[in-house]
Amino acid sequence: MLTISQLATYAGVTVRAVRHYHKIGLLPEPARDRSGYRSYDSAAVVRLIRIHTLADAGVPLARVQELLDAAPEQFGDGVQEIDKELRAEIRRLQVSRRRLAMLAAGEQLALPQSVVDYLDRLRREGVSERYLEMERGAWIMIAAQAPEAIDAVIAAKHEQLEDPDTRKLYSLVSEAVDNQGDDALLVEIADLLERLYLRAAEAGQLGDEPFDDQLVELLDAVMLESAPEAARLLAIMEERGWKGWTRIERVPPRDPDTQP
Amino acid sequence: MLTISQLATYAGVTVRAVRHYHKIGLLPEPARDRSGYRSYDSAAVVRLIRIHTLADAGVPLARVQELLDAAPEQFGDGVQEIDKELRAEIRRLQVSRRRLAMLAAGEQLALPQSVVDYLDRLRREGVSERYLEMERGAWIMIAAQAPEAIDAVIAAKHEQLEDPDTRKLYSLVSEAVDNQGDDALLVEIADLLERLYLRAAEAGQLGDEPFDDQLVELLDAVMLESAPEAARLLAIMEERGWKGWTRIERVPPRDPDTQP
DNA sequence: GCTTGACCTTGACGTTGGGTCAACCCTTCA
DNA sequence: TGAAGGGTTGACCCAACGTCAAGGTCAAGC
Repeated sequence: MLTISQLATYAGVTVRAVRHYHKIGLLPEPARDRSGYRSYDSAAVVRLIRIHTLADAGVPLARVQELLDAAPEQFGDGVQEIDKELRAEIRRLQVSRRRLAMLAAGEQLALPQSVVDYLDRLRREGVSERYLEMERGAWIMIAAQAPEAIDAVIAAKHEQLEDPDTRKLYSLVSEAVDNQGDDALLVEIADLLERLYLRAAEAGQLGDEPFDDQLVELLDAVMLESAPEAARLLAIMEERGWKGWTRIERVPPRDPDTQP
Repeated sequence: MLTISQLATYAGVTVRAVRHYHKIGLLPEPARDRSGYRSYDSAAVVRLIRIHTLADAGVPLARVQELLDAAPEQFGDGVQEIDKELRAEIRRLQVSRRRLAMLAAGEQLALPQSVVDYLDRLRREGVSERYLEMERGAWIMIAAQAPEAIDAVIAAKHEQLEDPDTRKLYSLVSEAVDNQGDDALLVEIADLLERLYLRAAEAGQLGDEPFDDQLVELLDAVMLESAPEAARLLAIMEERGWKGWTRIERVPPRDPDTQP
């Protein structure tokens, strides 16, 4: 007769594992000796070794039971099914590895390459790191919400950057983000923005971004929350009859002294 | 300002996941509105998307924190380490698959091919299924305890099977297992055993099995527990001065009426 | 007879990444 | 005013054990 640790040693498992197998009913509880110790016979060793062999081969314990009692054909079927699950798990991990490799390659998290390239271009154009950080946040949300549209939007952005006025705009915005509280600068930005909006309106391009309302609101919120000047700029623009940031709309000009 | 379900939807995760991230400190708890609801800003969306992207790429949540706050070089290092872990996990699963395939190939559990072949030979020699079951149990334990010695032992067994007396022994034992309670048969077995033991003793082969004492005791226990006739046979042999089963020793012959 | 150390017992909590109730509160619409 | 459809916290669930905690038992040495 064997104690639990002898049994465990014979089968190459831990005492804790044996008790676990008892608890889940894989190994029947043996009789106790007069002091309450579990007392095993050699048949338990054999069963435990079988359990351990299957578990070691990646069979979930919940499946070990049926496999032990299975006839050879069902045994083969069961094994095949478990193998299928193992294959699926391996594939999942391999997908993870590829994703991880892509994350390591693109310096940014959660951004497709086109956006990373675009942000790099902005940096080369002299846009400040603080403003880039805000842009990055916005693009992360676009990538999450409208991944199918993002490359087209980026392409449009690159096109806009061909325009010197747009480049000037980025330069001014960048400056404003770095020197906070300069109201004259905000007015200058507003002037430039208005020129660009008017041009876009003439070309019929106002409000043609492909985002849904939710995303538009979210992006405006990002902008408002990431810099205090943003609210002031939007207010100025609204006085002049332009509402929104991600999606621009014409509104009746507002009296600057009227609180909305 | 966003509610938790809006936030979760924007980032493509479940509400429960967001709360989980709060609990483990990955995502800071936001302020509550006057009714106690969590109220998120857009920065939370960005952080949550980043978390989700990393988690989705197989990064354990415990690592996501450091990776999010890491400078690019450390980020690369961390990613590489996680990739190593993913590789290791994949290897582990692949080993499991191979083991599983071997289990499916060999019809028996936990037995090397040599043993399976040996058992097949016994079956061909006409050994009964009941006795084979006992043999299998013993070999399972040998395979678990002394895997390095097993092939040599099996080879020796094959050699013994060349001897007609040994084959006769198996035949008789097999018969005894199937017709229980036939004492004359047990005596016949004992006679044959004694002849074989004497021959082995002359050849100096008695007690040269390579197992340690523990395993020897265990194997004898298997034999004793798996068939009631076994105890009777061992008693007869001990009367004649032979002790043990797995390892045979000479002892002084015993008076059959003396209780030990 | 006493102590010591090794081994046994049960019970409970931790691990990973959340899923799934349960019970109750808040907002909104008819 | 009531019902629907949000929200909140809290607690238990999965797999396969590891790791205490707190105490009973055994064998051996003094």
